[in-house]
Amino acid sequence: MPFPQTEIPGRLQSQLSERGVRMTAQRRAILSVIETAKKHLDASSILRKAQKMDATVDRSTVYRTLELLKRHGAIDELDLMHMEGERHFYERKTGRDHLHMACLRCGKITEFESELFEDLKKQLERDCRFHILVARLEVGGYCAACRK
Amino acid sequence: MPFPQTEIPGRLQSQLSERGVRMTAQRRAILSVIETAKKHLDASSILRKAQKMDATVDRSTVYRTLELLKRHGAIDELDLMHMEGERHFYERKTGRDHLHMACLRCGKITEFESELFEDLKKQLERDCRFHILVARLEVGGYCAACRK
DNA sequence: ATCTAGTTGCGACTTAGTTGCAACTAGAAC
DNA sequence: GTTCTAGTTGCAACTAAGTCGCAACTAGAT
Repeated sequence: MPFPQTEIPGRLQSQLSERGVRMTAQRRAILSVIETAKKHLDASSILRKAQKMDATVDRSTVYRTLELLKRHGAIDELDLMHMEGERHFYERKTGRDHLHMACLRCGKITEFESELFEDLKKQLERDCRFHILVARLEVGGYCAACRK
Repeated sequence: MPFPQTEIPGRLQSQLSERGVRMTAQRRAILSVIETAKKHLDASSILRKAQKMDATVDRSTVYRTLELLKRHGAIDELDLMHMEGERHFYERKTGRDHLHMACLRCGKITEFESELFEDLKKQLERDCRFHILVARLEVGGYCAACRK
């Protein structure tokens, strides 16, 4: 996941406030969990971590907040090839899109940015006259370490 | 979805038989539903349609058969940007990969094949030394008709 | 200090998919 | 054709993931 060293903590929160989104203690807890995540988190991990900061946070608030963040284009939702279960994972949306490679043997998730990915999106915008809001490219297979 | 006019009906079935997969009446029904689908179907639509051919087909058999087909690389699983609900959609896997564009306004799904997509996959294989088994590119946004 | 539209926790619910098990069966071996 | 067995099935009960209606609460504007 993208952890730009330049990211200011609380950036996500102020970004939303500026957009007129009301801030609550529960939202602050959830946002800070997402902002400081060291790996891709699913809804129930976000809930668990958020409850450590504010014990009142409820499951439904997490889902509602994730919906809100998706609508505002602040996070991306991933499936990571549904390697275990059907849950979704979330990550902060940063400037540039990247794709996810999921190793089906060791479970490692690798991210990759590519100019070709950008070109492909441009091609869709142009040739299909499709206005892209989200683009999700997930690849399943074997990583360098797992392929013999 | 890809409906190659050249596809021989029952092709999927013989492809699996050759691989040593045991054929049952239930599997034949499910395979024929998938082969003749005119649009992307989810598990419960496949169940409903398969039951019209063989009333004994059970939900769990559909899920188990979809698992089998995925393992054999005979079908691809799609999320279609989870536009409504969390269910998955399935389509026959044909030679060439294609991407799916989902219009978030009208719900239309458009498929697109692109040399750039192939190039991008080649880049991953080469630069990341990642052995690709499945590649799923889904795009959400507004189609030509819905963008003003 | 007041007001209200937006937000919350709760609990009950839905939807999608999984599992253990006894009964059944495809297809290989004779 | 008969036998045999590993693979497959339906069933019913279950889990996991997410949704929703509603009364109570509250952020932030006035």
